[in-house]
Amino acid sequence: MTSKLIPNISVDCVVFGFNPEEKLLKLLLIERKLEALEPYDININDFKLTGFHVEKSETLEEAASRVMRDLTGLENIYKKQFKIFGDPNRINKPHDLLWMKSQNLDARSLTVAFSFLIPENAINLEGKMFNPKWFPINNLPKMAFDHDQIAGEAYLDLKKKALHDPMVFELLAEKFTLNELQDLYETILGFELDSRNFRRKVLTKKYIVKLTEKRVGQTKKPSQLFSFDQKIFDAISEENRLINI
Amino acid sequence: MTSKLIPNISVDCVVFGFNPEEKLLKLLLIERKLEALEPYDININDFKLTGFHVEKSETLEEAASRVMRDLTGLENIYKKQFKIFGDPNRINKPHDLLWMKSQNLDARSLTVAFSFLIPENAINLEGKMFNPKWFPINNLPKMAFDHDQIAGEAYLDLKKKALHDPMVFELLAEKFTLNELQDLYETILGFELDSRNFRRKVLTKKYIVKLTEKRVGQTKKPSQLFSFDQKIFDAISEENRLINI
DNA sequence: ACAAAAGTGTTAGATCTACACCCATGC
DNA sequence: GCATGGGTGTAGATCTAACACTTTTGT
Repeated sequence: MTSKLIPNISVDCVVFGFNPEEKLLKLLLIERKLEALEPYDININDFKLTGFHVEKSETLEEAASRVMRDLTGLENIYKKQFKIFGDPNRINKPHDLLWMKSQNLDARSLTVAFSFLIPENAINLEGKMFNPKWFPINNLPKMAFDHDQIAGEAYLDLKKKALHDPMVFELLAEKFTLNELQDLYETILGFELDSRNFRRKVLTKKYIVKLTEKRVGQTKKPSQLFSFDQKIFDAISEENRLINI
Repeated sequence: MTSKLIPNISVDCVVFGFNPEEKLLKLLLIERKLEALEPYDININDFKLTGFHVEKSETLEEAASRVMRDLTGLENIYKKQFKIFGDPNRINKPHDLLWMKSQNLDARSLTVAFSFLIPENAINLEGKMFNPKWFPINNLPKMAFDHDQIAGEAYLDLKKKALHDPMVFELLAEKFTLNELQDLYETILGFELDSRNFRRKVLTKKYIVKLTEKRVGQTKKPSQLFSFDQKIFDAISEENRLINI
């Protein structure tokens, strides 16, 4: 059997979504279903990160983007290679071994985990294959394989990077309010921020651009919209010489 | 042929070493030699990162540590998984394809890059196999495969993390002087620091512990020694709530 | 008019930057 | 006694933390 897949390498996508109304950070998971077909006499029905094996002719980044496109129909979602999981015993539960066998995949399989960041409402889940669902990061269902570990480490990584990496802006719409930005930080970091101090600080940053628009209708008082300018950020951070240990 | 190696997964070690006397950051590389044996009619003689394929029964971390132990005889060197390189065309030069063939390895091979940090003089290179040599990071020789790219990205990663990660202390001996620490930062970051301001800042950090010893003999005036306390650092950084974008 | 979220100012303490000379020792 | 690297202090500017009320709209 000549497959175009590499049998022992997969990508898994840890898809973070932020919902500013609910102030919740979520993960996008899909159902894993294996209905009792012989020779498997166990029903498997839990959740997993979306992922798939890498094709021989594509890069890891291409594989991750392909998997996300298949899931969501979207291209160009922000992503970052995060870690590779390659423990020889990472797949060891009976359910999981059965599943791998049912898919004709190696049990010693390495997976390259990618973190994806997107506003929750940027993905329309209607009518998508695999039945994807959002789960709050602090209330995840039982997950397949070592996906709970992968998700946990990805969240820790995000939490750590949030303090000094602008990747978090990817979780907001292009145009956002300062309250949304503050809610996002509070949600990721897990502590509250003083809104007066937060706003004063943010407003000094040249890469947070005040737009001419306001958002009306959604709340009582119209709120000023802002956007994030990556180019200005990059220029400023190049001249940053502050050691912060 | 049943091998205990996974044919398409390797680890590569980007070994950083700091020399405080020379104020140089270096990489430890080994020679790649393929002498004209039939059917190969080309001499290969350049340098590469130390690396090897992963065994079926070991984790990636174990593989990286094993490779370092084989090279240096040392255990427990600080290491960090850094990135996986899996481009299908990452090995494409005629020399490199010949080399892979001579080693019975897949040309579509993924390598997991690990960064190692150690003081240069902690490794004794005398009589070691593979003829390892230190090269200043800004003056690297011609390297095999995509190892120049891997080394370059690892250096960028170190430069970026140095600003807020205490991993840099791994490049110094257990006991170090503040001038060594300052030289280290200046070398990695590529700009100069004001020694009065640097010292004042460092001395406020509880995890930089002033020892009762001084180093004598090496310079004219004896110099105060310090050590880094990871536990205190972790405790302090957990309560750090400063967003620094 | 009132409910709801948006938005704003001050002060005290801490930290950052810029800048130039004295100190302890080996030779 | 002098050369060498080790080590220090001050003042002005900026940033941080802690604190509560006013503004603008939709209903």
